[in-house]
Amino acid sequence: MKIATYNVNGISARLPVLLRWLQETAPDVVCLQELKAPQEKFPEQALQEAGYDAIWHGQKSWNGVAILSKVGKPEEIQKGLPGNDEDDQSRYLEARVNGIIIGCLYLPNGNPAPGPKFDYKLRWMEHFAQHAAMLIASQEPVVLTGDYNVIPTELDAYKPERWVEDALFRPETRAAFQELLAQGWTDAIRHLHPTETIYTYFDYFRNAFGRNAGLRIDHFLLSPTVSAKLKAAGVDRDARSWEKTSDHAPVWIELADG
DNA sequence: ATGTCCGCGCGACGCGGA
Repeated sequence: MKIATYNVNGISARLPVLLRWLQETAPDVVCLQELKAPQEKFPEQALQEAGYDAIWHGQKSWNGVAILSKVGKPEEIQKGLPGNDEDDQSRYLEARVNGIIIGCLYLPNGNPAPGPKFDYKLRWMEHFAQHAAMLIASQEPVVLTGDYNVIPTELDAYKPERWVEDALFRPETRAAFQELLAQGWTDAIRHLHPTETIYTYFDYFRNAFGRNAGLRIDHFLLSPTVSAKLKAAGVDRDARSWEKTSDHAPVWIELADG
């Protein structure tokens, strides 16, 4: 089974690119982030015609997450993180698909840092870690994937020295991510490619993609039983080169059947 | 510091967010 994550940066503007990518790569399950569309503007019919059932949590202007599947309609478990009811931003959606719990997240960017947006990011990470701990303890097969807005290590940034003050790479952010991993999660891309330079995001400025000036901020965290089935993981860099594309590239994992 | 793209509220482009 192939599972992918893709920050589309606006699903309305990105629909042709999204449909082309689905057609060419045929993932079984897809987590989308940054829909930037209200609930009623989600292109449910176009995705249905492409072969995907979907659930989504939209929001006007910003944020928004969705889970697509062509192996049975996602059974929604929850919208938003438990115990975070005061959070009105659409950043988390969880469903059971084909026997696996899929958590789709769009973690806050947090810039400028320090400041209230960075405080919100760290609070969100705390709530997320609490939920992740519960999921690990459940011993269910779980995949937590999406745009984490976290550069885990210096290997994951083109020029890490330029990012040390940034919310994506500040010590507090990196420490929170490492604490999360320490619960027992496997960073799928890094597990299979421990020393390789791999980026998932390239900003629109200064020909960042052409210069391979990127960041690795879209991640797959796998619970132990899922990690044991991990066969392959990668980035669809080609999609980042297309016209009218997102600033993120899709990321995917392949799991053994059974 | 720069730069670009998306959605919004407009009813042309500037602004917030990333």
